[in-house]
Amino acid sequence: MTPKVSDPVRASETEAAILEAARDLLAEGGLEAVSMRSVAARVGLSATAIYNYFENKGDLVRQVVHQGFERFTSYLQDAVKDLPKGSRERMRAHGRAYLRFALENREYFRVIFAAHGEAGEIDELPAGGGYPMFRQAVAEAMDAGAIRSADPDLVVLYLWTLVHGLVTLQLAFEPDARCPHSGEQLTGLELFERFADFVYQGLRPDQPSLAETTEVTAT
Amino acid sequence: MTPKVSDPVRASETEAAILEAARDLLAEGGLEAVSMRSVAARVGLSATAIYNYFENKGDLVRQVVHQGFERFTSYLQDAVKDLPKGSRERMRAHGRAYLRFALENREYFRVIFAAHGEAGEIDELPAGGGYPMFRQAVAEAMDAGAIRSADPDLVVLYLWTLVHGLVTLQLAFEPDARCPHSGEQLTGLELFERFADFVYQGLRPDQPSLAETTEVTAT
DNA sequence: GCTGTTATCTTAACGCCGTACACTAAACAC
DNA sequence: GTGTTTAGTGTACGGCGTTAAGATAACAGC
Repeated sequence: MTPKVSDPVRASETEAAILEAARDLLAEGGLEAVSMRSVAARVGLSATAIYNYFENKGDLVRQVVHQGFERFTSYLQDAVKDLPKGSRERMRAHGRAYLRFALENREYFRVIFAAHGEAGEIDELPAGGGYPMFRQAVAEAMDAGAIRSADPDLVVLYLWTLVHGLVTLQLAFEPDARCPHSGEQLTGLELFERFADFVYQGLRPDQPSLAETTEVTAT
Repeated sequence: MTPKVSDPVRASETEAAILEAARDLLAEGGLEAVSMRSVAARVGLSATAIYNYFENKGDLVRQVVHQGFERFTSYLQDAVKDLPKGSRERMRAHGRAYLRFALENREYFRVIFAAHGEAGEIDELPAGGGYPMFRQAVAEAMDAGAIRSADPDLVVLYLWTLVHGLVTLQLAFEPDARCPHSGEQLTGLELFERFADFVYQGLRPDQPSLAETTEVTAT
């Protein structure tokens, strides 16, 4: 019934099926919905069969997250590829894409940043995950005079931190939460646009009004 | 051996002992170290006895977090009480205290923002947790002309998001992590000070250099 | 003093979980 | 045909949250 020879195609097909099942369960019900038994049942195997392909549950989840990371990176690439280098719009598109992806793949992000203790998964973030891409966009914007000249790493970290905070708060409050706000209730993406103005203008008083200097090319 | 009369003192003492055990276990080993059995063992009871005081594990953890929240709020109050109202220093102290408390009580924050699904715990954040306190500090700073006039809620949300992002990243990377940065490796608190400059000045080019206009009163 | 009630606690058990172990069956190499 | 390897199974262990049933001690009312 089952082929028992070293058939790398078959083998990696099974492995891919396990990964897919785990990914779906994660997206549907969060990490607590992912158990060796639930994953196995979805693939049509017994729980222990998974150990032929993955060391343990941690390994399985790590590889699921790793796959998500690669999707994330290409998502970011797509989001900025048509925007002019050195422009603030390109930087903004980076942040927007980061936020959008996080909101559309909530469980990935939750798992990634729940990695308390081992890190491991997190190590990919600065290396991959669009960090160098974004760093380059910031450096180009500085060279083009679109933003103030400063330590690009510091600026990247500043912007990344802000977007990441927005993501975290959006994920903490529930699914399409709107943060409390004086008049209106704003979605995460709307908040992003408002924050972008503060980022550019700063909070220093005696400046031209926000409306006048707001980037016209922004969506 | 055990008093079996309705003795509210004894009863609440036991409840407090359970809460304390759970809190210690949480701080020591994170959420995974907190099990009904481990908490019970530390108090000297059987696991099921806890159900006389708490509905279930979720309820127990929620109350632990709630207690931590109250400590958090008074921590913030202490941090700003001596600083002049309407000053940027007071705002800064708020953010600094938020960050410091989070770094010193890592597991509380992790648990609070791992509340995926129910929220519940999170609901306290905007209400308590220093949010109104901080909002007032921002509004006063606006009135005093220390920062630009704008929707105070939006500014509060902007600053809160930034600090919260910093907290989250610091908690994700391990214990006293330093974020990757061009030259030096900066701690969370050092990054906070650098970010504060960007917040005030913005990223708009053709501004006086950061050094000249940086707030002199900042620590 | 006896009886019931109530509060507090225990032990046993259920169904999950991750995982280790022993085992089986099929495909291959020789 | 005989081994070896590969991919799978079933069983079992200890730990988890939680439920259910029972024990015991202090009280109230008679």
